[in-house]
Amino acid sequence: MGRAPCCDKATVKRGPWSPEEDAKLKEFIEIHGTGGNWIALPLKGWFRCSSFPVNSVYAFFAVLNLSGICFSGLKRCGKSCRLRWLNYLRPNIKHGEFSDDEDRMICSLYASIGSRWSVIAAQLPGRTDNDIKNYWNTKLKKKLMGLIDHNAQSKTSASCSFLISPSHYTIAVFTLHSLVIITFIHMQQHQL
DNA sequence: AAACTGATCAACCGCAGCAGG
DNA sequence: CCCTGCTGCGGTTGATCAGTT
Repeated sequence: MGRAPCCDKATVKRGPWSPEEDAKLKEFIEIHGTGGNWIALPLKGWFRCSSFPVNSVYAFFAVLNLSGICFSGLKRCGKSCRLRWLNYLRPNIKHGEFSDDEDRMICSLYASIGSRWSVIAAQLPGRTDNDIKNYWNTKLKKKLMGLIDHNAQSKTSASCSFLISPSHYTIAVFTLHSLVIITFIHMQQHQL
């Protein structure tokens, strides 16, 4: 008998988050934190109490409505809330293009520890593991394969700047699908 | 203009590890 | 110890968009 699912798929909302849901989740976490329990988070509710004189005063309750769907309106699985917060709503999240330095860092870390995206993300402030994973799978891997092909053919370093610092050796070991590609690129400034 | 294809990325799934009872 | 439940993680999926035919 397998473990029971963390939430009832028939009652929780799935798919893309709406701006309203984002706002609710963000507001809630900023005020109350996650409480260390993401599974329970959507089950908690909060009321803006019109009886309070100050607009920003909220009263917090843990409630369940009769159907078991959260009162707060965030009819989302706790895991979904956690993912949304960590990958999108959390403060200081960086979106957009990765810099050459970040490329280099990702390649270097991937070479030494493999696909431990959370560890890699910890070294890149503002980047999430999901972001890095997506970036690796969709862009960087191809960029690197192109680099390997290009380097094998022309032995020039012009396109290698994102990966290799001048005057340094870089050993990159990449596991791509079932194929292990070991690339040893030896460069010294002014030599290539 | 429509159909097709590939790229991108947010979100989901299922598992491992861990902590608490 | 064993069991249960939660968190965090990596792999995968699928919706959407852009480019091409």
